This record gives sequence, C-alpha cells and structure tokens, in this order.
Amino acid sequence: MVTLADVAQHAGVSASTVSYVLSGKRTISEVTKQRVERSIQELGYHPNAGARALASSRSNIIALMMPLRTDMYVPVMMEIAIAVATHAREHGFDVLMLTGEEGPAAVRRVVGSGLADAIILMDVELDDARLPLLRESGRPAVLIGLPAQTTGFTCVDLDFAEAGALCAEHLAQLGHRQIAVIGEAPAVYERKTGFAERTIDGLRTRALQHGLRVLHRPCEGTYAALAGALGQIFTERPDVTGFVVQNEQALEPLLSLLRQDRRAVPEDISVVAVCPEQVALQGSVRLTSVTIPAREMARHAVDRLVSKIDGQADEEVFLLAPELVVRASSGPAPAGR
Amino acid sequence: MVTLADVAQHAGVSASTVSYVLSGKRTISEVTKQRVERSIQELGYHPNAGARALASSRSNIIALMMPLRTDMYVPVMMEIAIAVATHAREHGFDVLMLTGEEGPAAVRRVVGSGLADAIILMDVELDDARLPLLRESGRPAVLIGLPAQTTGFTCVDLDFAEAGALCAEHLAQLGHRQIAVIGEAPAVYERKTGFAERTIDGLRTRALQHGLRVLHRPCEGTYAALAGALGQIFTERPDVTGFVVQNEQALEPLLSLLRQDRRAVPEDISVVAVCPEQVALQGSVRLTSVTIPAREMARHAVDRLVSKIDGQADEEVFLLAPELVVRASSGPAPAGR
DNA sequence: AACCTGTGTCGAAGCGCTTCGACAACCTGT
DNA sequence: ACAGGTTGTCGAAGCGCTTCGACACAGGTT
Repeated sequence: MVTLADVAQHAGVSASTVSYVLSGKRTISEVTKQRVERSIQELGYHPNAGARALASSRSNIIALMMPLRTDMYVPVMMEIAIAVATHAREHGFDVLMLTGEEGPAAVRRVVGSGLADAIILMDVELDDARLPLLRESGRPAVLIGLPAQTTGFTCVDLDFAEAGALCAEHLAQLGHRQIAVIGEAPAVYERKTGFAERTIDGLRTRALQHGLRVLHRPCEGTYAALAGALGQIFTERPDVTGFVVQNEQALEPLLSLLRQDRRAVPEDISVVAVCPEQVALQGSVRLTSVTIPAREMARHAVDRLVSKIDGQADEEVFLLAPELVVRASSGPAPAGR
Repeated sequence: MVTLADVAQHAGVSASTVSYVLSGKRTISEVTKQRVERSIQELGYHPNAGARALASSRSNIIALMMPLRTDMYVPVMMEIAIAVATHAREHGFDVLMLTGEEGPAAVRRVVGSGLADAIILMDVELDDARLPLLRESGRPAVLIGLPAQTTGFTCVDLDFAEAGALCAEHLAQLGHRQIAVIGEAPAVYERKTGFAERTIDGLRTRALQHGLRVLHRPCEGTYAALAGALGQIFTERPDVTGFVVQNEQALEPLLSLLRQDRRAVPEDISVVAVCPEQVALQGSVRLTSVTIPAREMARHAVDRLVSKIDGQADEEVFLLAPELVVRASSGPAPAGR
C-alpha cells in the first residue's frame, strides 16, 4: 500500500507538502505541485479514507436514509437515490445507503460514529421518529418531504398543492365541470407523509375557484380495486369527464378499463396524471401529466446539504414548482350533455 | 465527543480493555465487562468509524455498484439494492452506493482508498470494463450476473436458462404446440448482460425436447411496440396459443391488447411471465410466472462476500434455481384447431 | 542597511482506535 | 513448595493523514 509518506519521499518533499498539494489549503509553488502530482501518478497513490476521516473529522460521506416502510413499490425513490448519489459525487461525497429496516437508531449510529458528515431523509412522515434524534445530533440534514414541524430543518419537496391545483386548472380550462381524483392507496394516507393530502387540498381549492366539482377516491393500484372505484364513480357522478390520477400504478388499469367501457381518451374522458415523466410516456397513451422532478429534488437536496456542511446555516423549506405538460390524454370536455 | 479514553477513565480501566470488551477478541472478566458496558451506556459512547478503519484497516463498508447504464427502468435493481443493504447490516456492514455515472474508475477509487472492504457489482456485462480493475485490486468481490470470463470471481445469478426452460415445459405440458416469446427490448441485448440470451437458449432447448415451436420477438416495453410485435406474431403463426414474456413492461400492454382482440386468457391464450413476484400479482390477471428472487440473490451475494472478507476464499458461480408458480394466466391449450 | 510582509515549505503533534507483547495474579499438578 | 499454564489487564506503538506554528527566503519599503 502506497502512503502519503511514500509519495513525499519519492517527490523529495515533506508529507505536509503533499497533503497541501492535495487539499489546496496552502499555496504551493507550481514546480513542487507538478512534481508531487507526478509522484502520485507514478506510485498510484490513493489517500486512505479512514486516516483522512480521523485526522480531519470529515468522512466525505452523506447518509441517505430510505423510507421507513419499504412495503411499497416506489420507483421514484430509486430515481431520487441514484440522482443523490450521482450529484453527491460531483461535490466529492459518497453516499451511504440506509434502509428503513434499522429504524431511527440508524440515524444515531451513523451520525454518532462520524461515519457520515450529514444525512438526507427520504419520504419524511408528518411526525417522523427520526427527527428528534437528528435534531439532537446537530448534524447537517436535509429532509425530502415535509414534516409537520419543520423548524431547524431544511426541507426539499415538490409543491404538491400546486401540482394538484394545476391539474384542476387544466381540466377547468378545457371546459370540464365534474372530475374524479384517483388517489393514492389508503396505506399512503395512513403513513401520514402529507403529500397526498396536500395534493388533494391544492386541487380542491383551485377547483372551487373554477366551479369544478371534485370526487376523491383513494385507491389501491390493482386492477380489481380500480374497477370497483371506477364503477362507484360513474354511478355516483355519471357526468364525470375528467380524471386526475395520483397513484401511478392505477394508470394502466384505468386506461384499460375506460377502453373496455368504450369511453375514448381524450374525446370522452380526459386523464391527467401526477407521476414521473417516464411513466407518462411509456403507457398506451401519452399522458398529460404533472411531472415529479426527482432529479431536481435530489440535486437541490444535495446542494443544500453541502452548503450546510460547509457551515452556511440555512434552514428553509424549498418547494419546487411543478409543471404540467399537455400530452395526448386530455382534451376539451365533450359538448352537449 | 466521547472517546474510548473517556469510557476507560469512567470505568476505571485502560483503553485497551474497553477495546477488547467491544471486539471480544480477548477474554475479559464478567465484572469488568459489565462495568465498561455501563460506562458506555452512561456516556453515550459511539466508536469513531474513521479511527477504527485506520487502526484495523477494515471499514465495515461494502460498496454496491449500480448498473453502468442507468437509462433503464429496473425495479428489480432497487429490490436487490435494498435487500443487500438490509442484509449487510445483519453482518455489521454498511453499504456505499456507487452509480454507473462514475464508471469503472469508481472501483479503483473506493477500493484504493480503503473506503470499502469489498464490492458487489450489479448487472455485470459479459465483457465488463470493471472486472480487470477489480481483479487487479485483489479485493473481495461478488458479481450479480454472469460475465463471459468468471475465473477469479464469485458470481450470483438466477439460472435464467432453467427459468426459460421451465416456461417451455409448463406450456408444453399443458398441450401447447406453438408459442411466442416477447423478449427484452433490443437495447437489453445490445448491453450484453447475457441473461436474456440464456433465458431464450434454455427455453429453446427444452422446447425442442417437447416438440414445441418457438417464435422469439425482442420488444420494447411500450404499447405501440407491442401492438406491432403482436400483429406480426399472429400473422406469421396464427396458431400460437402461448406467450412467454420476459420484458415485464410488456405485460400489461399484452394483456390489454389480447383483451381488445377478444382472445381470452387463459382459455384461448396462456401467458407465462419471467418477473418479480409483485409484478405477477398486481396486474389485471394473476400471472403464472417464474419469479426473479431478488432478495435471495442479495442475501446470497452478501453472505458470499462476508465469508470472502473473513478470508474464506471461495470462487464459485452460484445459480439460483428458479421456480415456476402457476396462477391464473395459463391453462390447457384450446382443443380442436 | 534594517525592517516588514508575504510566500512556500517543513516538523511535529495529534485524531481515536486496535493490537501486540508483557506481566501480574491465580490456578493446577507434582 | 515450585515449575508451568491460564486468565485478565495494561502500556505503548502505531495506523495514515491533517493542521498548526515555525521558519527560511524572496521582494518591497523606509
């Protein structure tokens, strides 16, 4: 194994000089720098991570904690996780993946041992058990999601209320008067992450402003559950001409059932989805959708976190503005009813 | 920050004694052990990860490298990643997530710096650029997937050939004589991970033994692509009564199109999928499927890796045996044709 | 010529832990 | 009673790096 001392000897300088070349924390003459860098190359030197962490009390590792409940199928999480890892590298950080399995104790362990310099919590619940531990640890942290009590934390999330509002507005402007919302599975509401509620609240408020009637049905992402919900909806409100779908797993079943039902999209029924772009594009119909900007959220979270690690104490809530993209699944409300 | 020395002083013993209590590497009397443990509790001591890594040259971190190409939508990867992280914790390891973005150099960096004790490579390609670096580093490694040249590596993968064979066998035993395979997207074949080929090879071989005719069509997971493929298949082989679907994204489109086409599943057409269990269960029809046992693969990979870290040099290829579960999408071939 | 300032380099002191050899203190068997 | 073996504990030497103060030497000022 090649050490700093080896490099120093090879380059004919002291160890500290090599260290300063590496970190740039003191001015080093161009010639020395070049010489040291050549030695590093020739010897194939890699600084030892442990020694570095010990001496500098910085590990250059960010912990990323996955949702506490892993019982759900959430591709968005994967997208965020990968984006976090990729973006963290650009700041010189590696990412440690913590699963929900270990529970809140993982926060204490990772932070207490100095394994991670900072932590990102995904899918934060309104009253999240990890938050008190985190607050007390005093480590830089960024939450993805919005807990009930945000004081002391930096939060990054999509502005779900506005996302819901955009859906309502879009359908209202197309002339629809009655719409139905296929909500997330009941389990999602029980988890109390809040985003589902914020979406529907935002949607309702905007709908009211436009005189749009809204029927909201939480729904599992299975074919059977959706068939049931759909039957109910059309029984209670036969005049529904628009759907807003929050549960991405319900999308294909919905389109498929509408087709069976001889209701054409978008001629008879308009569908607007809240989902990642990929999902909107890959189905049987190119869906009008409000995109969940997973990468941008990840980028934001990492940027915030890094600036906190560097001591810039900001403590804010960042709500990313959603954007509605019109595609082939929405159109004017059918005339004459 | 509480250190080992603080604990030692508080318990009235030497630092090394505390260390031995923690590691169990030397016998310590029951009374001393208790006293030390109480001090640890009272002071809220957490061993410093960096110092530990430096002194022991073991970081207790496993690096998990994601697929090089992230352009695909692969829930299975997420399942494996989470299972790896969870299972690694049971062995006292944390998991560092490396993305494909950084490329093969990530291997050198992580391994060279001693950041990770070992590495798991996911989605290994037949001729993977990361393998030479890994081999030369000499670090324990486990590959998920099967490269062309396995010498020197431990590999864990599903026995895809057998998975394909099971599908053929199942359909043959139900009396089908002509089947079609909806393969992975062409891009998957171009990536040369080999599993798609192994599946179809295994399927073909077994089909031959049973006198089953096979038509193989790679296919994107979009509705449009599938509609095209399906049209072709029924034109070329109107007597096809069974489908094997390898591309999980093609499943819902297929079922939906068959329905539109007035072909009943499983009365007219049997469908067998190769996919994670969750996917088989959540669609409009409960699918007969060969499950991809993501968790078991992860468990195996971690177990192998840990025993390699502990110096038990094994260097083998583990192919997990697939299992076909009969559900509602397959049945006897329609009589009288 | 004496002074200051800034630049580039070095030496040494740790960071918090593991681990090795040493060594009391206690058993056992003769 | 004493050699020999156990058992439990300690001290000290690092692990490879960062960082602080010191210092030599250049150039610019009085």
